Amino acid sequence: MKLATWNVNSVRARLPRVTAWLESARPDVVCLQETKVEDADFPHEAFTALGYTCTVFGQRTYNGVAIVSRQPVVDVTTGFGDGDADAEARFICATVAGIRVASLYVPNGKVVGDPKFEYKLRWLSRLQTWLERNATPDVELALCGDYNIAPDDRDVYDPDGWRDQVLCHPSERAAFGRLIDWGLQDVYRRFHQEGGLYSWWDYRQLGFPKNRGLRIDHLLCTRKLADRAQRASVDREARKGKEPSDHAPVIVEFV
DNA sequence: ATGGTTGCTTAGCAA
Repeated sequence: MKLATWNVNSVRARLPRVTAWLESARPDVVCLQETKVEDADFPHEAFTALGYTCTVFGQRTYNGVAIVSRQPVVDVTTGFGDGDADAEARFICATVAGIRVASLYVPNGKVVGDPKFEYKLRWLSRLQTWLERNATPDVELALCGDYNIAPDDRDVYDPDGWRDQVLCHPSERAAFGRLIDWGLQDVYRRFHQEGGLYSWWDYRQLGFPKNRGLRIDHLLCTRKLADRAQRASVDREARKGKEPSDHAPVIVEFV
């Protein structure tokens, strides 16, 4: 069971890259973020042609998440269902092969102190509440997505330059820590303790060639599921070449 | 040095 997460930065602009990657990597499930398309316009045909079905929660221009799967998907929910009037499409959850899988796109936050940063912290708090109300640590659950959080300094190419900045601020790292404390495991980190391993590189100033990146895309799994993990990787090849996303896929393989 | 790159939508925002 090969499970991946990938912020594609527009599924329509990235479609040739995404389909080529599905053909070469052949994951069972991929959680996509920043699809940037309304559900009615999602390019389902390109995926069905490869044997995948897409379960989508999108919106025009911004955000948008999807679960792309080779196996049937059931029990789909979108948003947190917490009564908040939030209209941003950032969370979808479904069951695939007996595993509860979520694709999530945490707000970027823009800059510490900005209202968007407060929204990010609120959103993370709502995610925590969703988790406490809708799951227990003894089920097989994977929260996959672009967290827009580098959990610690090993996940940052220039920790001092990023100190207390958005994506690295102690308040968002604490929110990430609460997910871990609840009973989720950062499975990629379990397999790779060293620094310098990233999932996102800025398009600007040769970020990727210089490996000036951050590890902000994560698959957080309950212990019961994490115990089945065999390996984890970042597919840096998908960040190379013509018109890439600024993120690379992160992959975990389970028995 | 307050830049730089990309996508969506078409000049400005978000990342």
